[in-house]
Amino acid sequence: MDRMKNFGFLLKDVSRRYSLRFEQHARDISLTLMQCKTLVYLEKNEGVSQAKLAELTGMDAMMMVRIVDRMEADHLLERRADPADRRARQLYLTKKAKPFLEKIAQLAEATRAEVFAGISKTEREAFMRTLEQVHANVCALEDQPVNSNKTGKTTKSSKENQTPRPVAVTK
Amino acid sequence: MDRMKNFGFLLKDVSRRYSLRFEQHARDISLTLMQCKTLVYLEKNEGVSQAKLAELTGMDAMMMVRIVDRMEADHLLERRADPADRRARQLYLTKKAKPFLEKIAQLAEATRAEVFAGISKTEREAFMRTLEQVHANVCALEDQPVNSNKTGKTTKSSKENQTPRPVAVTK
DNA sequence: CAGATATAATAACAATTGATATTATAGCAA
DNA sequence: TTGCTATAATATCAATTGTTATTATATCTG
Repeated sequence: MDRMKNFGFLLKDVSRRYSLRFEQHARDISLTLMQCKTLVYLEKNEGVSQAKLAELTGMDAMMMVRIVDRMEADHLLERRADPADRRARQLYLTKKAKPFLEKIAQLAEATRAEVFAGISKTEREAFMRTLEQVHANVCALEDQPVNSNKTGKTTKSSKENQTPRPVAVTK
Repeated sequence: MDRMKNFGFLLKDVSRRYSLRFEQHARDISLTLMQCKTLVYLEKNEGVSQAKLAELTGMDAMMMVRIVDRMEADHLLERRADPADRRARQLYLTKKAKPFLEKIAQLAEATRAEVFAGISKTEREAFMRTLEQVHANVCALEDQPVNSNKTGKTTKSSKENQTPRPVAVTK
């Protein structure tokens, strides 16, 4: 059970290395992982707004602006005015983007193959199921308050604890 | 098998949210995840150099400098001269740090409990085993060249591919 | 031993990412 | 309609993280 202690570390490290490896594969296509993701999601949702695409891909609006800026400059997609909402822009793939999509699928597949080498289909399935469950759990915690002190121990003991310094609370 | 396509996304998102959740728990201790990790590893390795501790925790040297700077200022650890190597500094926990360690263990445990809610011990074990294996795989790939083109398809087709722009190759 | 190369810590700088403010427009509600 | 609040996109600024260079010292090799 002590094995669990590496959970956070392993997760992060695998994630980092996996992205790195993908981008290594994607070198000859000169796209980052996020750009690839953007293309992939856009293919199945042409005409969406940037906000919507950001949501789909799990990025924030600002990040999407930056990515779309770059990819529009590279002629991989284009912004068009939304006739129904003058604030919004509809996103569309360009012809140039199409061949990239196939390539991306291959790269993703190849990377996953490397990463799951020696792991049976059954194990992979089980792993993914648990990962999905964990994901659901951690999403559910999103804005749930922390209920500490199950042990009943008083932890914020006052004198000992003159709060070192405020910590950047992300988001 | 299509489920696998979410692997990268899920991994990253879980990792992000898990860290966030941990830090949410760690709010009343005002430490970041990395600071906590530093304390935990330092406890079991008092007297190590910064370089060594960086390696143990999976951070880079520069990151460790920053963290140690901050934590030394907060009197959670101290740097002492290494009598055997005048370049190096030996790291030690302060008395102030001790109570934090217990708290950290609790917080980590609590966070993992939340995250693995509803997942049996057997499943957790299996999950962790696969994760370890995946980690080993992805580490092994580290500096291995990409051998694309298993399919034999020519992908770098020349004219179509006027390399959009160089991409920042991380590391 | 002398010089070459490597390492520990850190500084200085660059790139990435995240948070906040701004502008235009939409949609609702009195 | 008139205002109030929300939303889309984006600019701006701040924090974080990554990269390269620097200094001192260690270690190796001829």
